[in-house]
Amino acid sequence: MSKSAPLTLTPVQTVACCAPLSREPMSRQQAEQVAALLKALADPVRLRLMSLVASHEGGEACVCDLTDAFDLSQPTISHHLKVLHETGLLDREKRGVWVYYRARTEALANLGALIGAAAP
Amino acid sequence: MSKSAPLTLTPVQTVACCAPLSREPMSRQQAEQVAALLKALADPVRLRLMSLVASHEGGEACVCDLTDAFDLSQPTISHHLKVLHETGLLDREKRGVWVYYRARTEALANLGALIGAAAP
DNA sequence: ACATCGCATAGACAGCTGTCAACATAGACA
DNA sequence: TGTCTATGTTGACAGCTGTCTATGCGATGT
Repeated sequence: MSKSAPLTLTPVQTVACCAPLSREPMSRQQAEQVAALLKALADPVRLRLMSLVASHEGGEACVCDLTDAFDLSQPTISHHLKVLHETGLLDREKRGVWVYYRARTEALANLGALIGAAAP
Repeated sequence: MSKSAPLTLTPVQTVACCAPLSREPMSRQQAEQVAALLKALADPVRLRLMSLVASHEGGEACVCDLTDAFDLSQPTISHHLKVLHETGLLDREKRGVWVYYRARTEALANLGALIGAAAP
């Protein structure tokens, strides 16, 4: 509740423990954090990227597995992955030549609960 | 699974019965529909509007209840409500002079489940 | 009839966003 | 060393988006 929160928190962390959307009016700050998360997810390419990574065996996928699924240039895919990573929805790990992305399922679970949980 | 789905379906309806994001890779069409929904929700003002309406007593609120909560012009609020209504997240009903909006909680529940449900 | 109120629409405009081509980087291998 | 492969970065640009002012339109009240 400080006047200006430190920017070291990713949107994902801020959403971790919020009352569901339908229970009480969201604060402005909370709305901005959640909106940032949703904005990262609100793109067809990024949604499919998240889905591809999350449903991939082992829960992770390297970029080479992903680019083939789209008719887009590699830099564009890289850009979208960066967006998802910066918001905290994807984890990055470089192993040898390849970079592996892993979905943060708790983040998705928290976000889903915040949106979908019914009012008591 | 038809080649081109009829456009009479709102995004909300299309999302009603989808496998969760983490279970299997989303199709392009599904991704576009879900992204449209998320895009409608991925704005701080619209998020707060949804939250205000959903958590309001009776599950509905008239526009006059909403405009006061923002430092925005009335047309801007009207615009955001229209976006939420057109995607199927809000229902509209005119009663006398006032217009009441009601949150479609099943739509929110479906969307939340699609995002947050863990892989089996 | 006239003014007022509640809400929507139209048009304009700055700022953001998705995409690409070109380039950069870093490791593997010959 | 040089080259190839996998990925990220930069800069540019068209298209979208959130906001405003001005206006419209129906219902209510005087």
